[in-house]
Amino acid sequence: MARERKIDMVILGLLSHEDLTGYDIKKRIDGAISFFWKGSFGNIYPALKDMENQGLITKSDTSVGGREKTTYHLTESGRDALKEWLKEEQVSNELKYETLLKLFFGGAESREVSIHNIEVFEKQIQKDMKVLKTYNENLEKALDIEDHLYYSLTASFGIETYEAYLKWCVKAKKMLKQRGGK
Amino acid sequence: MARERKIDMVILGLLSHEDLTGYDIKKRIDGAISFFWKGSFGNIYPALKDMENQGLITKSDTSVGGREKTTYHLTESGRDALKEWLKEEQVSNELKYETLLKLFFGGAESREVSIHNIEVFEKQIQKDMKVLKTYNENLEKALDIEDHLYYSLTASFGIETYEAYLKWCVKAKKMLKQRGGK
DNA sequence: ATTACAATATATCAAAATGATATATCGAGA
DNA sequence: TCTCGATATATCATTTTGATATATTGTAAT
Repeated sequence: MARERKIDMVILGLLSHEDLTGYDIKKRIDGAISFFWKGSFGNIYPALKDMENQGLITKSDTSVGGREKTTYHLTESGRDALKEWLKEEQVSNELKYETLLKLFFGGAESREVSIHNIEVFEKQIQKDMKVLKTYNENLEKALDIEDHLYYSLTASFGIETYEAYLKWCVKAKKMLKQRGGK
Repeated sequence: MARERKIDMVILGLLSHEDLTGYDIKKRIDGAISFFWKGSFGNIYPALKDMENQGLITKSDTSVGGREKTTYHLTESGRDALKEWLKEEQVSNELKYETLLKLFFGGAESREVSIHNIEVFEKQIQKDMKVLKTYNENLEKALDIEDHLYYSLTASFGIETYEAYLKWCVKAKKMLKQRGGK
């Protein structure tokens, strides 16, 4: 993937909320935004190093006993870069659904296999849905906080698409069960 | 991305339908499955080479004039690998929605910026929706062909999630427009 | 009390994916 | 004839992924 590193924007965005270590950044990614984005230490740490050299963020080291950690802070220049990105017209949205890939090629196996795969997907979504709903209910208790509105809108996107997924699962299973498949 | 190369399964799947060149494979990926998967020459060609060495596919070169092409064909062993993958329990489904990322960090800019970003997304989805619907309508004309059922179910997934996206767009814009944002 | 385990924290690596570019031929239309 | 878009393969730097290595700290169990 050439051109523009997306993890940079995730980091700038998270640092616009609060100062964080690389480890914290990973936790944040795995938390609230995990259902539509992900990151790994393998790209977080190099990105932090680069962005510090570019002056988008500053670091401050602390050591408590033998344990060291580096906390990063957004600079004015970093905040400008974040705003620029927010205003950029072009976006890349992409889905990589292995479940759909398997279904598309489902003809190579019996219908039972495809039905089973849909059921596996359905269960996973039901689980994820619960988590998202709980998260969103907490946000909605304090929607007067400006940032909560943004978090909640993002969560709603997840909840509503998950609902569509679940409806589709029921329909798809039904289609595969009727009319004598091989 | 270590461990298991996903492009292999896309290629095996496509070759289970018909013999194809690397260029054809790219076209197929950019066609029917583009809304939930993608690939590039940069991973297709190396994968074809590897899989030929592994005996999962065989190649046959043809040259018409100065123009050469290599057509790939699925072997029995390749078909077995495809079936194995279809029956594997674990799947990785992932979304990378930059639109949502921007919305999540929308608080760093004015609400107008977020509203505009949602509108850009909305227009793109409306466009994609049209294409998918036309594609699916053609498939539904001959659902008695076993493979068409699988293609159509995949397309339905897209159409139904797009519908959910569009509904969400309306709601999200409304939320951002009311209650005095900065 | 000590032992084991989970969480914190950073770093690095091979493998894979991305997106761009280079090269060359062929066919259709201007 | 000339240009342009489609066909066809290949390669490259950059980025992402997922795994692993290393070490410390806090906590729960025996």
